[in-house]
This record gives sequence, structure tokens and C-alpha cells, in this order.
Amino acid sequence: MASSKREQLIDTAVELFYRDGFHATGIDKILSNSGVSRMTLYNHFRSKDELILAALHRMDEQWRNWFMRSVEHQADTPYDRLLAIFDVLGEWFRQKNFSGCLFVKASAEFSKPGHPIHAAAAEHNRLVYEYVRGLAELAGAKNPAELARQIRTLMEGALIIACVSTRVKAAEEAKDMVKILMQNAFETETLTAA
Amino acid sequence: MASSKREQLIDTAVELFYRDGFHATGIDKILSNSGVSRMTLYNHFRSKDELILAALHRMDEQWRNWFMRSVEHQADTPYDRLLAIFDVLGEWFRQKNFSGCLFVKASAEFSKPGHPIHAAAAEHNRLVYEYVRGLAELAGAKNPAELARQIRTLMEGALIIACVSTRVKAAEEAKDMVKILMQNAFETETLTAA
DNA sequence: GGTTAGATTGACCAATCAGTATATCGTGCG
DNA sequence: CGCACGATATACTGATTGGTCAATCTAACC
Repeated sequence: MASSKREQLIDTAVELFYRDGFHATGIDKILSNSGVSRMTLYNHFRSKDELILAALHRMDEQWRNWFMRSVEHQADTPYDRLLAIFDVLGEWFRQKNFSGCLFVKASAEFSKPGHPIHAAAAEHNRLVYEYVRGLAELAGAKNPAELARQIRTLMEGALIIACVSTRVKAAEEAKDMVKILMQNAFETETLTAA
Repeated sequence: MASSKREQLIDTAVELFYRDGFHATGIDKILSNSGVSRMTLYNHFRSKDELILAALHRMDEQWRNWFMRSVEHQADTPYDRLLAIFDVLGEWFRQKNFSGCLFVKASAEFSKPGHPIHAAAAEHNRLVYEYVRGLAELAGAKNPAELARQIRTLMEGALIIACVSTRVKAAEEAKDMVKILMQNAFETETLTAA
């Protein structure tokens, strides 16, 4: 039962932090929305910052898991999966309660790079990058690290355009861009195969 | 003197909002840092949100002015200026107190698209887009609007990578990407000329 | 010089902030 | 049954939140 309350706290924290932001979400709102009482929270987490870190960790696992599963379900070969990334991105942007990326929000509200919360956001980005680089390697890109950085840049760019300018098409537009870039990232024979 | 205090309030508001965020910056801190007293602020601005809007408006003018002047100083032809955008971006990322983009922060903290503050961020993005599209037109791009959207996506992507992952090189990496994309965005003769 | 309108001041408001102290409760063990 | 321990609930802390009120001060105009 103790662990269940902890889960419940993290769940509602993720939901409220995502919707309203970190500073704008008070401990009291998390408590009332989760039906958990004050001391139970401070029993599991030493401070609000620690709860934020737990929420980011939960979201990182959830989101990356969903993202990778979706990409792998969408396409079969590593090459096609690099393209499918942007289809999945489009799905994400079109989700009912889509409201941007929790990690962008985190690094926006805690912008000092040394802050643990900022570091958690950077770590999430690194893990996503590693996933893309793995795909680029499997696909046989000439320079997998470079292609992965390019794709990550396009992903983040599409994300910002989508959520600041409310332009969900940004995902498809980024996909068109990545097609062009991938022509340059693969040997000619791979290019012809695609 | 009245107008000078108003300017002073906006200046310190911009500085503190940029450094610490909107919700994390209290009215009291703005007052003490600017040396202006409470009612003077509420005489000029009906609420904190209105001060935020004024700060965003000020920052929009300042930043776009600095950005466009830098781009135009860096290169002479519209074509080269499209590339120079990313040199200027690199300059920005390397500025001493660089801490991301105030408008990304604004839309992160006020993520409901209908909110006036979110709308102000979207409007800033639109104005930057219009500037890039103008350059793309002058440069003779086949589809200026499309090229401008692509460049905007790369700009925002590089920005997020730079400030979340503390990777200022993201600007140069995005420049490499835009070179490839521009090969596809111009007729062959323009391409050869470049 | 006196009056008056507008700017400025500091005291004050209720609400909320993150976090704590203490009391009570439920439950497993001897 | 009775004890004891960890989890929970409630009340409370002092600080800070955004915002207001009424008194004071300044300066321009008649």
C-alpha cells in the first residue's frame, strides 16, 4: 500500500507538472488531486525537487518506451524506422492532451545547467539520441553519430514549432527534411534501395 | 520620469524572467531589483501577466533587431544571409548569459495555446519566420515559404539542443544541414552560383 | 501662494508557498 | 490480548504570493 501511494503521487505529479508547469503546481494541488496526505508525500520524497526528479524519471521511461515501441511497430528496417520517427512524432503532436515536452519545460524552468532537474532533462535527451544513433548504425549510415544529431535537431525543431505555433504538420515537414538529409548520409547503393 | 520608471521595470522584468522564469520571479524581486515601488508598478501594469506581456514585447523587438542586424552585417547576399543565420545563432549561444529563448520559456510555462502570453510567443515565432521567408524570396528559392519553415525548424532544433544539452556546436551542425537543404531549394544555376 | 491632480509610499490583505511537529491510527508480533 | 512501530492525518509554521488602500508627497497651474 505504501508503494502504491508513491506511484499515485508520481502519476498525479507528472500530470500536473505537464499541464501547469513545475513552479505553478503547488504541493497542495498534488496532494488533493492524488488524495494522499502531506506527511505521506514527505515520507517518500525529501522535497518538491525530489518529487520533480521522480516525475521526470517516470516520464522518461514512459515516453521513451512508448516512442520506441511505436517506431518499431511502424516500420521494419532500421532505415525506415529513422523515417518513421517523424510519423510517431506526428502522432504525439496530435494526442488529445499534447502540451509539449516535459523535459523542455523542465530545462526552461530550471535553466541553470548544473541544476539536477536540468541535468535530468539533458540525460533524457541523451538517451533519445542514443536510440536514434543505434538505428542509424544498424541502417548503415556513413556517420551514424552525425545523422543521429541531425535527426535529433529536426525532432526538437518540429516539437517547438508544433507546440509554440500549434502546427502539428511540423512533423511531416521535418520528415521531408530528413529524407533529403538521409540521401547524403548513406552510400549510393543504399540510397537506390530506399 | 514616469516613463523612465516604466522602462526600468520592463528592463529588470526581462532580465529576471529570462534568468529565473516567470512563475519563479515574484513581483517583490522585480520591485527591489528595479528600485521602484509597488503602486508605481500597478499604475503602469494592471497585473503581473501584463508586465510579462510588456517584457515579451520588449524582448521581441530587441532580439529580432539584434538578430537581423547581425545577419545583415555577416553576409551581403540574401542567399548567404540564409546561411549566416546559423553563424549568428552560434554567437547567441556563446553569449555570456545565454540561457535559452525567452519565448520558448514563455510557451513552456503558459502552454495553453489560447493564453495571451502563449500567443505572444507564437507571434514572435511568426515574425522571425516572416523575416526568413523574406530572405528566401529575395534569394530566389523555388518555394520560399517551405524553405523558411525548414530553416525555422533547424533554428529551433539547434536552440533546444544548445540549451538543454549545453551543446553550442549545434549551431554549426544546423548550418551543415541547411547547406544540404538549400541545394534542393534552389534551381541548378543558383546552386552553381553559390 | 494656494489648490488640486497625479505619482508615490508603506502598511496591509487573504491566499498560498514548501515544509514540520505532533497526535492518532492500523497492523503485525509476542 | 497488549504492546509497539511505522504510516497517516491534522494543525501549524514563517515566508512569500499577487494585489489593494488610504495617506502622503510633488509639481504644475490659476
